[in-house]
Amino acid sequence: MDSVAVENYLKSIWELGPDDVATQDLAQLLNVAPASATKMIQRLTERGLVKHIPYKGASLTSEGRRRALSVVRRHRLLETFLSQTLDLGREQLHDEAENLEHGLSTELETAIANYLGNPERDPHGHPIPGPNGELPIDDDLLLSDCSLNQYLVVTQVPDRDPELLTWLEKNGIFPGIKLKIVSRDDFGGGINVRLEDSSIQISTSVANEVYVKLEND
Amino acid sequence: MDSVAVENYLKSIWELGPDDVATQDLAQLLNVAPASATKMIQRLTERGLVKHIPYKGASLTSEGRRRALSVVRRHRLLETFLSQTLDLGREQLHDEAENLEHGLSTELETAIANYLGNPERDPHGHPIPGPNGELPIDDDLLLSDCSLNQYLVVTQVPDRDPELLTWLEKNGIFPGIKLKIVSRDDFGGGINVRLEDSSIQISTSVANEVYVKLEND
DNA sequence: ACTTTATATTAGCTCATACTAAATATATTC
DNA sequence: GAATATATTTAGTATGAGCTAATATAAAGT
Repeated sequence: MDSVAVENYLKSIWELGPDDVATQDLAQLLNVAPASATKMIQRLTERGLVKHIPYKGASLTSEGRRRALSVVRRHRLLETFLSQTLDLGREQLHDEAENLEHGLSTELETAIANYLGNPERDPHGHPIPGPNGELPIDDDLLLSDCSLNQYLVVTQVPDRDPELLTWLEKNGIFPGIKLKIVSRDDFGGGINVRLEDSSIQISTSVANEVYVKLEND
Repeated sequence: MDSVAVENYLKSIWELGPDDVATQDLAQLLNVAPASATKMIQRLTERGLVKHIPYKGASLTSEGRRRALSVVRRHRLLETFLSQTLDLGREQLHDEAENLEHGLSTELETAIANYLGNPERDPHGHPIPGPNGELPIDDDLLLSDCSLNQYLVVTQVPDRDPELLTWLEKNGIFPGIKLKIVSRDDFGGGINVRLEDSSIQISTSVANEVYVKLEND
């Protein structure tokens, strides 16, 4: 079985992928020194889980990807399970799932998935990979890419940053909410969005982490 | 924060305690070589969590005990939570809780305890320590110590061995069940027990792991 | 094309946790 | 009370994962 460290590296490489993941980005995401990340990338390459072109970047092999998605599945199932049973705030879920995901056995994973009715998305709207690492097709659109005045529904919000998530929540942005972009501030200034009962401005960096779909799908 | 290994050693010393825990017993419970246990006992002594008299045995300091009971609390809350939400068989609970207990944050521990209504016992009947390591008084009696023909109620069954637990379950022995001892086979042969609708024989070693109370308490 | 800057890697060290084999204590038995 | 058996500890080694400092490579700027 993969160690906690290995699971975290695989998951992070997947999150930063699909290819040429920079050592520095990986190190930063995991809060380790770049040298440590290089070391681990080499160990994982040795084990056939990662392909590494020195000075260029790292990416997952298909086995590495399978294992990374297994971690992601456990993470997202746990978020969904905790959200449904304990009803924690959406912003607390990520960290708790992060801690528990490594200790979830296959049997318990299955029991939870069944209990939840094999959901396709977690409470942030992120797709939950299947038991063998099949990722449901995800054709959601980046909010920041959408045209003006289209009728949109939020499908995914980011999960890592509790502050940001709390802010989004407070401003009425979470999966299921309807909105449209009414205007764009030029030069990266963000977008102005109309919700049901309010209007807000969303910075480009945030709009780059929110996904939507067209309302009539 | 204590490592997974440290948490497991503390919990195991507590389980084998309260005093003069033998290196060998500890090593066996944790599936490590005796030398490894000695080494860890020394590290824990260094850290003030264990008191060690070489060649005699190890025991927990009060701080060590506090931390051990914190692990036990998390373990038993998890068993209760999983049992209640997913309704797993009583015999699956232990191993799953074992894996998850180390990743449970204080906040989630509290959320689970509240959700469950701060239960005093887990599904095996074991008392759940309080958030600061207070152990509820446990005046249950060992089944093997009880006199003949008393009306008894099972309060605790062992949790480690799924086989044994399945056997007990199948023979109708689990917390809440009423029974009485009708006779004793001499020379360690076990006891003969009358349940509501059946009679069974229980070996001394098993009867040493089952706790009961008098029916009219 | 050369120099500077940024990013990656290597080298060398540390710590936690495990192991085996050898040495030493303690306990048991004759 | 000596001899044997059992339990414990010490010594020495390995591995995973981290760190800092030094070096190598790639990218960017003049």
